[in-house]
Amino acid sequence: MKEVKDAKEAKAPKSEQTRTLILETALRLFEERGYDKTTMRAIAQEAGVSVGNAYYYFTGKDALVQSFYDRLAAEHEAAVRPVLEGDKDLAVRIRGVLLSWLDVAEPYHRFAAQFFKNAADPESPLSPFSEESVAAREAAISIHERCLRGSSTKTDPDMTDVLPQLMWLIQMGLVLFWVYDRTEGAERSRRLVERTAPIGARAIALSRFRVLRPLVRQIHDVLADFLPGSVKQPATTRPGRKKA
Amino acid sequence: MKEVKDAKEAKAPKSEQTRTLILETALRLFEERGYDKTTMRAIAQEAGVSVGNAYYYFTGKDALVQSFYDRLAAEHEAAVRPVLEGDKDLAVRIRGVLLSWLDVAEPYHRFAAQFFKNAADPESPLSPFSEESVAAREAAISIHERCLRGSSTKTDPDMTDVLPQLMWLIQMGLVLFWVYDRTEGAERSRRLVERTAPIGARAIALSRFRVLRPLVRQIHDVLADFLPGSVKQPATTRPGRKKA
DNA sequence: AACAGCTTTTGAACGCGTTCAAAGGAGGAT
DNA sequence: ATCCTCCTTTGAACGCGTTCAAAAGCTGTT
Repeated sequence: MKEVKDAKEAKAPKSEQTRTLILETALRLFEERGYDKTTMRAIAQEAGVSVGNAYYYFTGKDALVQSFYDRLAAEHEAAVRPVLEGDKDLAVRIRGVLLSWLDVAEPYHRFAAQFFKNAADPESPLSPFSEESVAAREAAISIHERCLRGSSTKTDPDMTDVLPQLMWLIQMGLVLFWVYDRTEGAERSRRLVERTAPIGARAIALSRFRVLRPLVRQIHDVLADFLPGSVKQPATTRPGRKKA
Repeated sequence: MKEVKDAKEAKAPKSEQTRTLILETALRLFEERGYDKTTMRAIAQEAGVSVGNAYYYFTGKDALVQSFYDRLAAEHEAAVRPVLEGDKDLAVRIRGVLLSWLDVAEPYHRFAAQFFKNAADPESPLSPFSEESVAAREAAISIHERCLRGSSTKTDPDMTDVLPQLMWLIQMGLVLFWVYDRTEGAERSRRLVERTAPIGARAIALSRFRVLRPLVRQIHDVLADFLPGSVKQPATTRPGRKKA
């Protein structure tokens, strides 16, 4: 008796081989020709299998993209490490996190737009807000959390729980900007980061000011209620804060 | 008798008839079945023409959507009028502008997502940031400009030129949120507006504070440099629409 | 009437992503 | 060996958006 056959975790080595063959072929062709130009027929032919076989392992062309995201995220995680271990200045850190993303994403710029077209569809599992990408999203958010926590800037204690998510959202905005960016080497996106990072750091520092207290409170509560993902605790454990 | 044939502005009545027939049929089917379910073949058949004929008048399925945008924008323009002529309180006005958009867009909610999937593609003329939709974008921005100017809140003079564009950008964010919103009657989007409008109004009011001066300056400069289609003119009103 | 130069209309055909019934193994049980 | 069962693989076929050469109208000129 083979013990493996009841365990779902166990992999049939042969089929896994076919799976990765198809996947690697697809990613290679994506990089060579772009997303739209790479047909499922071409992927199958190049991998030496039938079209239907590709669909046996991947629910569709979109599913092949998901692993591209994973690869990109892993590369960013690695590229961002020196930044997080480096300077303590918040503006520098934010700048470093975002610029390093632009660095790792740069090779895929010319066809990345075709990915994000699908990603804008709420039905699609590829959407950054979708249930399916919750793991990738939380990994990305944790980068921002480490970025904040390791900095010399003291953040408003009320905001610490929502700030990483907010910064992730801002990063998504940057990605959108980058997708539209047609300049050489995404120069425009880089400049945007250079200019925005100090502002963000300054705003975070200023958020502890007295005058801004009620506004910051309001902002926190809205963010806590509407940001995707983790359901966090209220800003403070103070009683009677709930609703106006 | 017919001098019209050389003038490009002039319409050949017969062809214009076919054109609008196809368009009306398409929009009706979009509303009945949704975007993806409405095939070009179905549109042609329902309109009593051939498929190729539809492509003679519209470059593709996307082009049919553009006019849907125009219709939506016109409806919003009308719906927002009482708001702009009503209360002077900025929070109320912002709230009114955004809620009225949610109102007019509500009937199309279930299939609007399929539109915006295309709109996220920078290549597509349907993108709100594209050259082709500059007219629609400026019309939308002018709504926000009137919203601001008619309010009792004095805005920081440095910010008046970029604020309408910024609010338009925020509106695009709301649209994205709304697309993802699955709640009945877009209740969640409405709540977001209710909660966000006072914050925005407050932030605009606070932007004149001394402490925030340098930050506001920085923000202004970044916005002026990076917002799409920034026209840095002082206040000039164009109350009418040009196609009248 | 006949022609010429257009605009308008047609429908077959193309390439695409995707589906599915059927065939092909692989390995244990009889 | 023979059967059975499950996993894998196949490729023809479907419906889609889109294209295009050709046909059909239309209009002013001869």
